[in-house]
Amino acid sequence: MAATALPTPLDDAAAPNGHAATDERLLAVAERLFARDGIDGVSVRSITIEAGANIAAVHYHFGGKPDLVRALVERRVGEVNAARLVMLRAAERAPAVTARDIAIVWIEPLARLALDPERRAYLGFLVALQHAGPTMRALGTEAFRPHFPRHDALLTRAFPLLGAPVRRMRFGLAVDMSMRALADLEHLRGPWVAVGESPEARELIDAIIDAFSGLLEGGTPIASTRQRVTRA
Amino acid sequence: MAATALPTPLDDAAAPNGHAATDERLLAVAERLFARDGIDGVSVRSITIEAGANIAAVHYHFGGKPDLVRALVERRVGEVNAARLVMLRAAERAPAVTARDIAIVWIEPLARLALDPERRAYLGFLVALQHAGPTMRALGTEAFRPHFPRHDALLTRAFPLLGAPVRRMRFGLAVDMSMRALADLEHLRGPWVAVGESPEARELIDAIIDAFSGLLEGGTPIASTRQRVTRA
DNA sequence: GGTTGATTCAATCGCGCGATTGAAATAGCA
DNA sequence: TGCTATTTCAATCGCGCGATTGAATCAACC
Repeated sequence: MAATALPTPLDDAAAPNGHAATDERLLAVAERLFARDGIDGVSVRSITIEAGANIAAVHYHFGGKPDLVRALVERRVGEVNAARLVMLRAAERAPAVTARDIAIVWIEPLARLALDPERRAYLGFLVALQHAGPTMRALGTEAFRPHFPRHDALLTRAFPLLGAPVRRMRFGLAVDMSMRALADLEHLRGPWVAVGESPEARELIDAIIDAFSGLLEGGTPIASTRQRVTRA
Repeated sequence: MAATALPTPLDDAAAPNGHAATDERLLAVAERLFARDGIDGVSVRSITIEAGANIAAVHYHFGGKPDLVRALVERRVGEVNAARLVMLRAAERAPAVTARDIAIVWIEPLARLALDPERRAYLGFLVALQHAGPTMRALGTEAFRPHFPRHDALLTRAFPLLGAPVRRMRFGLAVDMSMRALADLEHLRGPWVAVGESPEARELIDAIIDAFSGLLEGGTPIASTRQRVTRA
C-alpha cells in the first residue's frame, strides 16, 4: 500500500471540476459566493467548505480574507482594462464621438465577461465590493480608474456644452447602473418570463447600452421643442 | 434627596436632542446608522449605545432587529406614497406624457425627503435595505410597489412602441439609479469641490431627473439619423 | 529511501453579535 | 401615600466569525 495508484499528481489545468489547485478552487468559489451574498455575507469558512479545502487554506495561500479579495480583484482587471484600451484608442481616432460610442467603450469589455459563464461572477463580485468597507471599495475603484480621464475626455468631445460637474455625475451614475445591470442579467431578464419572449443576453446588453447612452444624453430638453405637462 | 429636580418627565415632543422618547431616539439613530453602514454593518448594540439606551431597549420596544427595520420602513412610506399619488393623478389627467413627466412623478416625492435634513437618511436606509437579505429587501420593495402599475401605464402612454420587457427594465434601472443618487447627494456633489461651483441640492435633483428621463428614452437611436462611429 | 519543503489538517483562541431574562426603577393614578 | 403598569437596567446565553498554531501529510529530489 505504499506509493501506487495515488490520485493523479499534476492534472491542475483542464481538470473538469474538483481537481484544480486549491488556491484556484478557492478563488473560483469565493468569486461566486461573494457575488451572490456580498463580501461580509460570506465567511472564510463557507468558502473553504464549498471548495473542499481546510479552513486554514485561505490563511495559508492568501494571508486572510482581505488578501483573498485583493487577489480576486487583480485576477481579471488586467484583461478588462486591456480590452477597453483597444476600444478607447479606436474611439479617440474617430472623427466624432457620440454617447453611444462611449457607452460601448465602457460596456463591451465587461459584456465579454457577462457572456462567459466561467467569468461572469466577477461582475457581481465587483458590485459586491462596492458595498464593503471603504478600504475594500477603494480596491475596486482604483483598479479601473486608470482609464477614467480618457473616458472623460471622450465625454467632453461628445458633450462640449455640458458642465464638468454634470458630465462626471452622469458618467458615474451610468457606470454604476451598467455594472449592476451586467452583473445580474438573469434578474434583469426575470420578471417577464413568458416563455420564448425572454430576451437573450445579447439583447439585454444592447438594452443596457441604450440606457447608458440615454442617461449620458440626459433626456429630451424641456424648453422650446416640447413643453412640460405634469408638474402638478 | 428624594424626588426633587428629576430630569424633566414629559418633554417628548419638540425636545432639542436627547430628550425624545427612547423608541423615537432608537428609530432616528438606527435610520442614520443603517444608511451609513448597511443593515448588517450595524449592530443593535451600537444603535442603543449611540441612542443612550440599554441593549434590551430594541428588544422591548420593537421585538428585535428585523422588527426595528420593519418599523423604520413603515415610518415614512405613507407620506411618500401619498405625495406620489397626487402627482400620479395629475400626470394621468394630462393630455400627453413625456419621460420627464414620469421622472418627476417618481423623484419629486423622494426629493422632499432628500431636501429635509431630518428625513433624508430614510433614502439611504432604503438603499441599504436593498443589500440586506431577501426577506428584508422584500420589505422595502413591497412598501413602494402599490403604485408601480400606474407608473407602468404612464410609461406605456409615453413609449407606446417600446416592448414591455425593455420598458420595465429601463424603469427598474432608473428607479435604482435615482434612489442611490438621491440617497447620497453629498457624495454626488463631492468630486468637483472647486469652491463656489459645487452644485446646490436642487440642481443635483434636477440633474437626476434629466438622467432618469434620459435613461427611459434610451438614447439617440443609431440607424438613419446618426451613424455609429466607434465599434472597433 | 531518507530528507526537505510545500501543503493540509484538526483544534483552539478571543471577539462581537442578537436574543433573553428577572430584577430594579420609574411614571401615572387613586 | 400606596398600587400598578410601563420602562430601563445589568448580566448572561449560545453562536459564528477571522485568525492562528503545531502536527500530520504529501510530492519531489538527492
